Amino acid sequence: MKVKEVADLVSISVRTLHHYDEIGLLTPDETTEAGYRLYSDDNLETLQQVLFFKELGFPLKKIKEIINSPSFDRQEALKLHRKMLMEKRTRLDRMISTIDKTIEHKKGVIQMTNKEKFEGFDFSQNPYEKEARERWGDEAVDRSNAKLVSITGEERKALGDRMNEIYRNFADLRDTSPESEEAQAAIKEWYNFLNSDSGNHYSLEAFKGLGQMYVDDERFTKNIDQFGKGLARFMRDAMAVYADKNKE
Amino acid sequence: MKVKEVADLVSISVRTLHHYDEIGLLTPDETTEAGYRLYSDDNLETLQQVLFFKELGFPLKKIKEIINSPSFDRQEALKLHRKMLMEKRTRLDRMISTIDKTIEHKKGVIQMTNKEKFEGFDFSQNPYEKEARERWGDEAVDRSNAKLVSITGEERKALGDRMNEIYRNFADLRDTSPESEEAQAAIKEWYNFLNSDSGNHYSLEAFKGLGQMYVDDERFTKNIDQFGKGLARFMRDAMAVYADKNKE
DNA sequence: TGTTGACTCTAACGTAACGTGATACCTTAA
DNA sequence: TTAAGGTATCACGTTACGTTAGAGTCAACA
Repeated sequence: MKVKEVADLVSISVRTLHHYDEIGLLTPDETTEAGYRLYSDDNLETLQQVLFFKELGFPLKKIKEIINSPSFDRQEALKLHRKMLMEKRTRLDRMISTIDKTIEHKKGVIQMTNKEKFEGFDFSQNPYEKEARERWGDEAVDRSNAKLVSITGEERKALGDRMNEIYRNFADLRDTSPESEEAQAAIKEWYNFLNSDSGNHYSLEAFKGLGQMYVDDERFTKNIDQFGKGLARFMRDAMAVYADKNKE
Repeated sequence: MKVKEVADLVSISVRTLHHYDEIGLLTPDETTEAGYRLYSDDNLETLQQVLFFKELGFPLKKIKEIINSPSFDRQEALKLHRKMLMEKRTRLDRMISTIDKTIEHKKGVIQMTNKEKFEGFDFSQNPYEKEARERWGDEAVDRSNAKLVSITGEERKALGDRMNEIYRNFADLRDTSPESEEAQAAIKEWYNFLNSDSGNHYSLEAFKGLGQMYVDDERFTKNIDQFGKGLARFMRDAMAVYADKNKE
């Protein structure tokens, strides 16, 4: 395949391919008599790898090191790429939800803390990019047997995301009464969530106590009230109602 | 808020904020006696907008034009942003599925055409970016009443995506016989899909004829065989079997 | 067989968006 | 009051190409 064909196929410029050739990142396997670059299927695969790494924000220099490193395992790299793209996706999701909230905010419906306004932008939060930088970064390029991080980081993150979502739902219910059907339904979900996903088990008593803690312990209050003023108080009340009602 | 605070909040460098000030993209509302930049809440909101546009690949110069334009409507911009991020997300999804297939491919399980190898990279495919460029691009910045594109573009795209998915499923079944249960189940889905989503109605006869066309008309053949060599032929056979079996 | 028109090459300067010092002033907690 | 950390302004460096410019290549059509 000639330059333009490749360029069109992957939607990059011819100049970019020239550039990659110039810096020795991707030199075509063959050239015609006239000096035309001819890219092989293998070249295309390398290009695919290059673009993946680029998408993840690696500088070309590092990409060159990476794919030329003897310890470079395409299979492993692909798997890590997958993980990182998934990360990127959840970051995108957060950005989308940030937009949604901004839109609501502008309508004056909810308050948004400054921190919330930038959710999804914090790239340093991505453990996989860090991991990759360690794995393929300056010093480690030639250390061949680095290990993949355990899944716990990812899991913990997903958990946090879900909790935040639930908090947000509560925030929408603030102006109903703690006894209202919606509030109680939400609280029920909250109870089940705490018992299913966190590994702990809360009795109804403990659940009620937890609610009280939301108000007593300012670390909780602060965290929760981020999602809406008075939310901690509201949740405590709703949790108490729920516990008392289901005890009988 | 001082530079570092803002920088930390949104995970960008202080230099970046300086740069934005330099080029007049984001000048802080206040400065102290000593010349320290002080960013207001309003500044933060503008920054959020800037980062959104940046995320979408707009050059800073254009971003400046955009947010300073009298016709700039934040609400509308946010909504369009949302759409574009969703687009980006589906593109990410495609990239992820590309990776999955590459991994399989390396295991020798399935064949991947070159075109498939780069799915998700084709940024020009994104109609919203184009739309945005038209809406906020060079000439149009001051035309205040540009219209949003009709939904049909989006719909058509979604349809195309679904069709491609179905084709891919078929590609996986190529080595079974056209009479096999899986193949027939897939064909049935195909038949229902064509009758439900496309607006046309295919009789069993017409369906069979359509299958024949896949082989006779090279535009079809070419398009379908993209997903696997001989796929058009396979589909024709399977469609014929399906039509004949269900006629009785 | 000549002549387009689309594609290709190398070479070299241009540009966008910061990074990276260097040097000097400001603030605040110990 | 002093040390640590933050901030300011130059100003040059860097990355990843964009953008002409000038010239050769190739397939198709007149």
